[in-house]
Amino acid sequence: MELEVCYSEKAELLKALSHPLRLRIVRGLLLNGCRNVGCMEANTGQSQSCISQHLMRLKAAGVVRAARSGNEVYYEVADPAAAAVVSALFGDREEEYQCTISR
Amino acid sequence: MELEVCYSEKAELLKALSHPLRLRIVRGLLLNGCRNVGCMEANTGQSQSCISQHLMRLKAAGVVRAARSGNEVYYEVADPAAAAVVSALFGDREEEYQCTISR
DNA sequence: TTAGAATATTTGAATATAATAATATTAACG
DNA sequence: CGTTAATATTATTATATTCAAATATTCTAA
Repeated sequence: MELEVCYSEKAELLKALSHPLRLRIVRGLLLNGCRNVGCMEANTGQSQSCISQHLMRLKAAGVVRAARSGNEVYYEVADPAAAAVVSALFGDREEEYQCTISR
Repeated sequence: MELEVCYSEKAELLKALSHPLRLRIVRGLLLNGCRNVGCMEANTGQSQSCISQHLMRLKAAGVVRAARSGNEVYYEVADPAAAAVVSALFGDREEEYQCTISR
């Protein structure tokens, strides 16, 4: 794989994570399983629309994956690299993460 | 420290790193000590102005620090968290990094 | 002191991002 | 069916980012 492509891909991942709310959402998914929009809304005080838009951004980047269950949609972290970055950034141990992703 | 502030600060760091060229520059500093603009220019094929602008962005974010030596300016990574993120992202071992930063 | 090398800054145009508000979808339930 | 809850989408506006080109700065050396 080309060098440039490699840097572009990783930069894309960082870009997806480089917003306070998105970072908080992703860490929330990893740490305490706050998994649907309503929960995130309550936790962060941000609007439904705003959160949903950021979730779409994360989904487009492959950071996150969605599964609908009836009325609600549950999200989970889909990219191990994203978990690794968050872990490095916050000094969390990855073992603490309640992850559905394969490591 | 407040939660929001914390996420904002970390998101700022990720944002500073979330560009292919900046990521490449920072990893270059960590891995092989390509430390002045001329060297980066040669390595990446980007223009002097472009590289310099990105270096200023990295410096403003505290990722990088500069020291002039005569005609040239040498850069080094100043933020251990940035090194940790790059290491997590590329799967590098941090011990391989030729760092001037304290760990 | 002037010229050249290395780097920084400024400006402008194109594009991307972000928040809000309004509207649409989807599913459960009476 | 009609309503409500949960989430997604769209449109708008404001702001930020990016690159390229031109210009400025800083140092060295002749």
